[in-house]
Amino acid sequence: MPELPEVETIRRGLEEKILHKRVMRVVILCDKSWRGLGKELVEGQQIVRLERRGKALLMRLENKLWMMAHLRMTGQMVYVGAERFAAGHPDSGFLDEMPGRHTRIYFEFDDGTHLYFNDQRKFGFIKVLDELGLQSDTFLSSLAPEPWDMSEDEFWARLQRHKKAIIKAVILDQKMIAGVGNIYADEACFAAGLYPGTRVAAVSRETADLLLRGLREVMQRSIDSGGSTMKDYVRADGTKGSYLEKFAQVFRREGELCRRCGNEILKTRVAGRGTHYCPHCQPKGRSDA
DNA sequence: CTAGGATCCTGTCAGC
DNA sequence: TGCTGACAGGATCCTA
Repeated sequence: MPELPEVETIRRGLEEKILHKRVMRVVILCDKSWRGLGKELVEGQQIVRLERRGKALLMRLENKLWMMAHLRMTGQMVYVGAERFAAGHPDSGFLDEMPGRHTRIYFEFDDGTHLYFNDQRKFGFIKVLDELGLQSDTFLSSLAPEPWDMSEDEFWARLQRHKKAIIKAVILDQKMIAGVGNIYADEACFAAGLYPGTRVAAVSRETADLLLRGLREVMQRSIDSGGSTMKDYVRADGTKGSYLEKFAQVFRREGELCRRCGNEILKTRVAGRGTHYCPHCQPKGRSDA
């Protein structure tokens, strides 16, 4: 679930909260969630840098090791100190007592504050790597450039390698373009007036350009608004909410009306994923008409 | 090499 | 109420 904007939000939040703090203790509550080198190599080390590549968060330690966190579908990071900072998969873990029932790993810092890695479905993980391990990691080493680091020409050239595939499946492929997940795939297809189930061969150059620009736009907007953080998760009335409510044109809006043309937003299945679209703004079969 | 489907895991919700 | 199947903001592995 957490896509590029959510992970960037976490990176920025943690930069404020844990940069230069020393990890005193690592507690692993689920062995499956911890990969790579042992936790004893992390204990006693200061966090000296926070980076992001696609949906992966990278924490650099003073002993030159890296902790790579990937949140997959249901991962979230919750920092608890004087104030709380929570981002990632928006669920009650943002507010629960920590460690919570989905806490898989947590860190205690030298100032007594804590960082919790929660993950309901256990698909996510934290992996400790040395420089060589980072370079040879299969996910990181095959990761494509980010939308902002890819020209329209390169995006088009990459698309041409998958002419028979469905456009939505292609932009969800991290080897094709980094950071895109189900929300922003649907939102960018809407921005480009493209039906997500269209074959790449039927997508015009003009539409492909609109799609890439759409991806940059929806993701940048989400980053600017802070992704799905705790801040906008809890409304004044205590009910659940998220930035999706502010910006989504199609995602999880099935049954509601298109903000552009007034037709009903539909939900279907494309490339094995729930897919939302406006049948009028994103007509099937004439995507590049 | 690409394309598509199954799979990892837990929880929730709709439908009987 | 209790059960069952579908599905979920992801990526990988296996097969054709």
